[in-house]
Amino acid sequence: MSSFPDVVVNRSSPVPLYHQVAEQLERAIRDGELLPGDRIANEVVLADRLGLSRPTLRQAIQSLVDQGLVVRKRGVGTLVVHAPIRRTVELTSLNDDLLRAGRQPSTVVLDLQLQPAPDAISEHLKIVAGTPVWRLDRLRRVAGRPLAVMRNYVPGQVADLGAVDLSATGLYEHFRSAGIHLRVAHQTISARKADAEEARLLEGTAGDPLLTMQRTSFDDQGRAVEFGTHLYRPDLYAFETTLVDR
Amino acid sequence: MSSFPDVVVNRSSPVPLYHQVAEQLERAIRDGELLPGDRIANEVVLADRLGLSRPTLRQAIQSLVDQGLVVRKRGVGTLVVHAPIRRTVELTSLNDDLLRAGRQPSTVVLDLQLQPAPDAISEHLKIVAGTPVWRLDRLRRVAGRPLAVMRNYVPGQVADLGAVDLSATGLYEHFRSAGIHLRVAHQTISARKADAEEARLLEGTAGDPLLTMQRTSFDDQGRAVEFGTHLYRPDLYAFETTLVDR
DNA sequence: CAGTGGTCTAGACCACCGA
DNA sequence: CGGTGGTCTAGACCACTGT
Repeated sequence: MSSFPDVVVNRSSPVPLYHQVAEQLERAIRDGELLPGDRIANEVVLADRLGLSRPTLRQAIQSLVDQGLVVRKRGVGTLVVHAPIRRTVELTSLNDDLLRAGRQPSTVVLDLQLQPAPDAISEHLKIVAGTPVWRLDRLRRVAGRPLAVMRNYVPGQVADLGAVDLSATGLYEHFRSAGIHLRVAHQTISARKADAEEARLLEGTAGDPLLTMQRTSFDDQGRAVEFGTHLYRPDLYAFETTLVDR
Repeated sequence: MSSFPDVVVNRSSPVPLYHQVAEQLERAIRDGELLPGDRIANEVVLADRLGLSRPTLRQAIQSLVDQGLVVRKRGVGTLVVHAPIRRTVELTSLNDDLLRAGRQPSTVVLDLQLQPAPDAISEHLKIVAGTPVWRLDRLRRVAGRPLAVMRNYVPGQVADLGAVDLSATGLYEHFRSAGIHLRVAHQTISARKADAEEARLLEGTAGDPLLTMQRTSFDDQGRAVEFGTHLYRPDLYAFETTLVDR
C-alpha cells in the first residue's frame, strides 16, 4: 500500500523543483491525505513519474525527514510519521509565531537605550566590551494578557533601533526589512522564580515559575546580531521542537 | 583569508566520505583551528584537493550548516559562526547527555507496572485506549543531587520492560539493544510549580519552579515507541538548541 | 566582471531488509 | 532473492555577490 499523492511540478516556476515536490508532499501529510504508517512510493519510481532525477527527488524527501514528517529505512521505504499538531520551533521571533497562530500580539516598549556593552553581553555578541549596544526592554501581550518580558541587546553597528517604532514592528521583522538575514541561533531554555518586578509586569505573584529563554542570533555573515533574555508565563506559552536523528 | 584546514579522506574506510570530511571540519571549528568569521575554501577547490566530487563535498558542508557551525551565502562563501559551548540537543536521552558530559548519573526506579493505556496516553502513542502499556517512574540523580523525575509510557507491544534492570540501563539504551531505532521525537517544553510529592522527590519545596518536558518518540518504522513527562530542577538543568534557517 | 553557492542531471555501485 | 534507501561521480547551467 505505497501511497502516491498527486504531485505536479512546474518547470517554469522560480521555485526549485525539489521544493515544489516537498511542499506538496508536506501538505498531503499535514492535511491527512497521507496517514501515519503509510508508505510513500520509492525514490526511483517517484522521480521517474515526475520526470525528475533521483538526487532532486531525494532532496525533496530529505526535507520531509528534517521536519520529522517521515522516517526512512533502507530496504523498507519511506514511512509517514504522525504529523505534529504544530510546526517545530523555527528561527522566528515570538511575534512571528503569534501572528502565524492567528493571535494578535501587542507590544509595549518599556525602555530603549544605547549603552556600552557590559562584559557578559559583549561575550555573547562577540564584540569588544564597552562597544555601544542597544538595550531594548519590551512587554508582549496577547488577548489582553501579558505573555512575556523580553530584553534584547543589539550592537549599535548592526542596526539603529532609535529610528524604529518597535511597538508596531517586531524586532526580527525590522531586521528583515533592514536587509539583515538571520541564519542561525543558539538558545538555552530553563526556568526560575519571578522576582517582584517581573511578577508585576506579568500580572502574577513573586515566586511564580517563569519559563526562561536566552538566544543569540547570527546572520548570513556569521555576525552576532542579537542577544536576548526572555521570560514567559508558562501557563500561556511552551516551546515545541522536533528532534531528528541523522 | 580563506582558511583551509588539513583534511584527509580514507577511501577504504566504511565511514562515508562526506562524513569523514564533515567530522574533520567540525573538529577544526570546535577546537578553534577555524575561528568565527573565517572563510572556508570554496566547494570546488576543496572537492578538487580532496579528490572528491562537488556534491559529496557539498553534503559534508551541509551537515555543518545543519549544526549551526557555518553559514553560507551565495557569491560570498562559507563563514564560520561562533561555535556553541555545548552541542545542540539531539535525539538522545537524559542519561546519554549526562554520560557524554562526563557526569555519573544514577537512577532509582520508583515504580513500574503494566496497565491499560489511559485515553490521554493512548492518544500520544497512537494506540487504542486500554491497550497494555508500561508505566515507568524514575528519579534521576547526578553528583548526589536529584535532577529529574521522569514518567514514561511504553506500549507493551513495543518492549517488555519487566525483564530489564532499568536502574542500571537507560531507557533509550535498552531500546537500542532491543533493536529499536529511534528516529524522530516531538517535544514540548514549559514550566510549572512543584507539588508536595514532586518537591519531596527533588529535595525542594512545594511551589518551586520546575522545568517540564513532554516527549513522544518514533522509531524507524514510524511507530510511537515512548511518551514521557519529565520534570527537571531548573537550577541543575537547561535545554540547549540550535535553530537553523533553511 | 570573476567568484561563490544553488540547483539539476543521468547514470553507477553498494548495504541493508524482508520474504 | 528483489526492493529499498545510502553513497558517489563528473559534469552542467544559473543566481547572487562584491569589485
